[in-house]
Amino acid sequence: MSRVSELEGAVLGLVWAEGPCTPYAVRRVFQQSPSPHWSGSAGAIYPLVRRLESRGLIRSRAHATGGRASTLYRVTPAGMRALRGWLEPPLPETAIGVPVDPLRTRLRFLGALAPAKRAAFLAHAEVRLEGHLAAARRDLERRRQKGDRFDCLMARGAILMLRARIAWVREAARYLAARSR
Amino acid sequence: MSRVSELEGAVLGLVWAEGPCTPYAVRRVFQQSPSPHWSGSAGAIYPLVRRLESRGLIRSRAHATGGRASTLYRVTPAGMRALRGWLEPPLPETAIGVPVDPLRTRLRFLGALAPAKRAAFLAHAEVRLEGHLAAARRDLERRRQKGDRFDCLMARGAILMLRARIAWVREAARYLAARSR
DNA sequence: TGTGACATGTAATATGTTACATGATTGA
DNA sequence: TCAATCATGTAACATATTACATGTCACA
Repeated sequence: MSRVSELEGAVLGLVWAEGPCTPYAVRRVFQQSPSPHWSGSAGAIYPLVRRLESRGLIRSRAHATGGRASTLYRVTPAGMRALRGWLEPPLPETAIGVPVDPLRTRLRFLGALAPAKRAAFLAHAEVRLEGHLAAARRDLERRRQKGDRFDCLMARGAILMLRARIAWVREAARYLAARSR
Repeated sequence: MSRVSELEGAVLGLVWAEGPCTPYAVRRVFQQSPSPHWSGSAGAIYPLVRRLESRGLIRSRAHATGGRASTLYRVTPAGMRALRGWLEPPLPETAIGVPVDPLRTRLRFLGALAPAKRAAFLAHAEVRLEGHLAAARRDLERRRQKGDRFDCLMARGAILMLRARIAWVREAARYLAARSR
C-alpha cells in the first residue's frame, strides 16, 4: 500500500473531508490554519497533488467556473486505503512522541541571555501565547458553526496545547524569579 | 546580523552550551533527544556546522584523540550575537504560534475510520503517550543530575505537553463514546 | 479603468533524510 | 580476532520555501 508523508496525508484527508475540491481550496485551509507550520505554498501543493494523482490516490475531474479552468479532485478507493494506513495505529514516533516545539528549544538556551532579558523573554512569550489562545478559541467557535466534530476536537487540542504552554512559561518565570532572589 | 534557521539556532546553542565540542557530540544530543523531530543525521549536521563556520559564527580548532583526527568548535562573538538574535523577542509565528502536531492533524481525519477503529486509535494513542510521559520523567531526572536549570525547564516543558496531550485524547475518547451511545 | 483578491502554476534554492563509505577503538 | 560502536564524512534524493509569471474576476 502507498505510504504517504505527513503533508501528503493531510492533503489526502482534506480532499476526502472537503468533498471534491481544487488544489486552491486545500491551500486555503493551510493558509488559514492557526498553525503556521505549513505555509500551503503553491510550490508545495500543486506538485504534491499531481504526485498523489500519479500514484492513483486521487482522481481529477475537469471543472470550469466561468472562464477559468480548474480541476476538482476526489479520493479514490486506493486513496482511502492510503489515508487509513496513514491514520491507523501503530503511529510512528514522530507522530506520537514529544512534539517539536521551537519555543521549548529556545528555552533550553535561555542562559545565553542576560538575566534581565530572560524574564523579558518569558513575559513576551506569555503575552503572545495569550493572544494565540484567544484566536484559537475564536477558531473553535467558527469550526463549531461548520459542525464537523473531528474538526472541533482538533481545534480543542490546539487550545489545550496553548494552555499547557502558558502554564509552563509561567512556571519557568516563577522558578527563575525565585532563583534570582 | 546573521539570521539563523531553527536547526542552526539549536546547533549554535548546543556548541555554546556544551563548551567547545565536536559535530559528533552535537549529533548525539539530537539522537538521544526524547523529541524525534530532528534525526541528527550526519548529512544534516556536518554541512550545517561548516556553514556556520563559513559565516563566522563558530570557529574550529584541530583536536586529536589518539589516532583519530577530530575538530572542536566554539562559538565566536558574532555567533553569540546570532544566537541571541535567534532567541530574543520578537519571536516568529512559527516559534510561538500553535505548534505543529501530527497527532492533532490525524485526529482531524478520524472520521475516515470505522467508528470502532476510532476508539482503538485513541486508546492506542493514550497508551503510547503514557509510555512517552514515563520516558520524559526519566529524562528530566537525568538532566537534573547534570544540573543545567534551563535543560531541566525544557524537559519539564516536554512533560507538560505530554500531559496535556493525554488529557486531550481522553477528552476526545469520552466525547466520542458519549456521542455514539 | 484600474486595483486587489482569486486561481493556477513554474523555477531556483535550501535543507534534511537515507544510504553508503571509511577507518579507529573497544570489549567479548 | 571478530563484532559493535565511535567518528567523520559524501552522494543521491525528496520536498518545502520564496519569488516570480500569468490571467480572471469583482467592484469602486
